[in-house]
Amino acid sequence: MASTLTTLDSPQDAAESLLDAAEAEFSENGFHGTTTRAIAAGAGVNAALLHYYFGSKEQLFARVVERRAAEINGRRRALLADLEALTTAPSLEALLEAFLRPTIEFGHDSTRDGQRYARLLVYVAAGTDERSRRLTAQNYNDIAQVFIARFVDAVPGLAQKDAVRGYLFAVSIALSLMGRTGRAGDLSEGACHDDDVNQAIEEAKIFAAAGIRALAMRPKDD
Amino acid sequence: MASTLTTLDSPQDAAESLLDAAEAEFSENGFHGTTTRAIAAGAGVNAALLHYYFGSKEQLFARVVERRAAEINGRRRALLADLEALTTAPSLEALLEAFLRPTIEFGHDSTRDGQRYARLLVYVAAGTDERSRRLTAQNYNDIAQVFIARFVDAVPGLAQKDAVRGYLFAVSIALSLMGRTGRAGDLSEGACHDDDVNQAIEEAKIFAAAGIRALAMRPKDD
DNA sequence: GTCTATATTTAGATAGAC
DNA sequence: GTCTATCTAAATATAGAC
Repeated sequence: MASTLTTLDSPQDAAESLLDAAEAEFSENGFHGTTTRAIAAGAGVNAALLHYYFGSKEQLFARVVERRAAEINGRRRALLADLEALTTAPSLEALLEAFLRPTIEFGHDSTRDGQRYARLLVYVAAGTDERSRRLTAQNYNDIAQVFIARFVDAVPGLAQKDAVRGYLFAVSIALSLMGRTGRAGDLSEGACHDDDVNQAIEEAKIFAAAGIRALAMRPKDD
Repeated sequence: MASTLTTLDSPQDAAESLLDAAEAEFSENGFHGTTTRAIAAGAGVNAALLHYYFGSKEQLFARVVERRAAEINGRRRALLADLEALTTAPSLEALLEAFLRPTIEFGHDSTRDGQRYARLLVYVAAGTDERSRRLTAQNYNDIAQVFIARFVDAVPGLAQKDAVRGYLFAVSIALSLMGRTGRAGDLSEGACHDDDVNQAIEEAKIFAAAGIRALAMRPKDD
């Protein structure tokens, strides 16, 4: 975002190496469980450079989250724009696809270390500490409002508050798939695996769509 | 579990005070973000007693989780026994009620500091680090298998692997309600609040039941 | 069982040479 | 921009008096 690659032979500069290493370390052990020395070692750069480039561990953490959130939400907006270019209004399933695919796919992309960020995202989005809540709000509230509004448009009778609840439930489902903890495999003795991206997205989409529609049909008494 | 209260005038002994204080601290800042000194200070006991009673911070953490898991799963089993005492087979909704109510209600119980443990449970159950996965498996795999089997019995056409997936989705939904981060309020400008237990359980139940049924009805191709 | 005192390690951050 | 060296603080854990 700030640093543009101007040199042709850029051997990935120190700042970017630190961001990558920080992502890997933070995703494994969280904020407090990660040391700045481990990050520097992982990046293969001197430990003092971390503070030179990012000021503090805290600011580095924020930058790691921002970098990927911008990427994921950019893809979400692009998929949404594709949908709205069509003549027919998008279905709830199509909206969920546009919302879920970038994150879940990201978490299953082995080549680009997306899985590391996926775990970090779980840490941040599921975390209840002040830092997690702040970063989640800063990086994901705008996109949340976009999709919540689309849910209301797509589902007859869906109240705003039910759309919010449904959105948050959909997020939590996506997070459970992104963690890749292997628990599904344990509980099913191997029958369930976390490897197939398209199947994971499909299951999340089916589950969330049915859940949101059920919230819309629920008798209201308040 | 281990310590039974035999004295009438027990002013809550040091070990139990440490467990309570540890629960509060760990739930706010996680494992690495919590210091043993803060726990001892919160408990109002000498810091050396933590190691005297529990050996290490690690073992204390495990004890905190075990204590509440035993309590929550005990209530789940009791509710399940009530259901199975009836002549008719329990519905999916009734099973979800028995599963969800103890946790969600626990998280909304202000008098018993359940909210603190609720956040710790979110931390452990959503966490992807090795310790979180181990403690989740140790404390929740048995109860998971019980409910997964009941889901299969209650929903015609529900495959084992879909029951596992549905169970994990239901857990993630419950966790999103237990965190009480206030995000629902932010996104709905106050229209959504986390305060009403029964409404929260109802919404989770409606959403999860519809989602699980939808998984059962999905056309299979694998 | 409870305390004081402390050993030992390691953390985040910085100063200043180059 | 990158390095070495180090400051300062705080962490977990323990030894040993009482």
